[in-house]
Formats: sequence, C-alpha cells, structure tokens
Amino acid sequence: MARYSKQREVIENILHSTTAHPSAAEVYAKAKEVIPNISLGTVYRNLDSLSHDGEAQSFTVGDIAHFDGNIAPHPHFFCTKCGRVKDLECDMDKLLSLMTGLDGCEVDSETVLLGGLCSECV
Amino acid sequence: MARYSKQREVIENILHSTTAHPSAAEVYAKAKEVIPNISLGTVYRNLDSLSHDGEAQSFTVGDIAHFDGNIAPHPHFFCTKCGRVKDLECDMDKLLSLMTGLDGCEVDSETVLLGGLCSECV
DNA sequence: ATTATAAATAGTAATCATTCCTATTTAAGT
DNA sequence: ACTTAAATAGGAATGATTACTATTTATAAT
Repeated sequence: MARYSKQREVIENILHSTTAHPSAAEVYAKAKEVIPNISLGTVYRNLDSLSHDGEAQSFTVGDIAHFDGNIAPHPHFFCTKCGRVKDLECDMDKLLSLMTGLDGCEVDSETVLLGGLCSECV
Repeated sequence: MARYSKQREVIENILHSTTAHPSAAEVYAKAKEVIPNISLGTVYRNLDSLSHDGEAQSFTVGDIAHFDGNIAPHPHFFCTKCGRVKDLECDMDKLLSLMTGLDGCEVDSETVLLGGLCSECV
C-alpha cells in the first residue's frame, strides 16, 4: 500500500520534462517548488528506485550523480567550463562492437562520457 | 625545491607496475609497505598531480576514483560482483567518429566504462 | 659543508554528496 | 471507518575526498 506517492510522481515528471540531466540537488530544488517540504532523502530514494525500475538512468560527473529520464543508452558530453551536460547520439551496438576484451563478459551498463568545452564555451 | 619526493616516486611505481586500476585507498595500502607513515593526503595529492602531469588517468566507478598508469585513452569494464576493473581495447578515434552532437565542441577527455559480470563471475 | 627557502609531507580537521534511521503520515484493501 | 504495509520528513551518520598547518625535506646559493 501507499505505492504511488505524489513525491514520486513529481520527481518522475521533473525528469521526463527536461533534457538538462539534473543532479539530485537540482531535482530537489525543482520538486520543492511543488512540494515545499519534500525531503532530500525522498528525492534520492525515488531517483534510485526510478533508475532500478528502468524509468531513468544515472551517471556520475566528477563526484555528482546526474539523472536522465531518457533510458536509451547514449553518450554524454559535459562542459568543464559551464557544467552543462549534453546528449550525444551514437549507435551503441556499433560502439560495443569496436571493443575487444569482453569475451565471456555479460555487459549490462554502458557509460560513455566525454568532457571538454562545449560550443558555447569554446 | 623539494620536487622529487620519495613518496611521489613510490606512488608512481605502484601505478606503473600494476594493471589493477587501484583506488586511492589501495595505493595508500601498497605505499605503506614501503613508507609506513605516508599519509593518505599525500597519496591523493600525488595521484592528482600525476594525473594532471599526464602520467596517469583516473575514472570513477560508483563513488570511488580509480587510477591507471596507462594514459592512452581506452575503455574499462568493471565487474559488479567481484569489483575488478579490466582494460578493454578499442580504436578510440573510430569510437568518437560514431558520435553526433559534438559540432563546435572541444573534447579533451574520454571515459568509456562498461559494467556487468566478468568472465570469472558470469 | 652550511644555510636559506620554497615545496612537500604527516596528521588531523573539515566538507559534502549520499545513505541510514525512526517516528509519523499516507494510500489502498477490507 | 479501520488496518496495515509502504513511503515520507527530518535529522543523524557515513565515507571518500579536500583543506589546513606545523614540520620536514630537497635543492641552490653562499
């Protein structure tokens, strides 16, 4: 019981209505606009469970986890100057096929993260 | 003055004599075998400066930074069961050429990290 | 060799993202 | 309405990393 909380719904909406790859703190700030007393722990717990349920993916930039409502595996680019994280596009199967050393392994997560200066910051 | 410390040399040797991608804590443990009173801060500082000087690269698995004495860009695979991190091989230029969305960007770091079960743990 | 000095270290305290804990609240089934 | 399992709020704890400072060390000039 008590499975569909308003908090989870709000967090899910935030993730699905942005392409900005927010951190937990940023999701928390946005969620507070709707639920002023939502707690940070709730944000973390729901971001985790959304990721586990396949409704989001996460990746770490520096020390900070970022969340993406788009679950299709794709590479990301982060700008070391402005901090923005952008989506890249890529045929991930083709990408995997370029690699050797995976014999006998079972791959179930793929993180591709490029860093540098974005077109606005070059 | 005081630029070539024994500590830095030991840490550099540890990185260059393993393919195990140790964390800072693991480097610290190994360095202690040679310099028992070396401090963890010194390990972090030297790992950082080695990375900045292009003598090592680092990447984050979970929450933990791992260090690699091999500075050539290459993908890594970590096993979610045993925790091992393995090197993969890949033509990184070809990998980059698969991507779109980088127009106008200046790429200066490339992290490719696959996760799953390694051949020993499958 | 001795000395002067800037850089590096050891040890410890502080930081900060994330996780854990618990009393309270909430949603769903009866 | 009542029961109960799941979720929350708020705050405390964790743990990797960084910052701080007094002390030590390596280099270069005397």
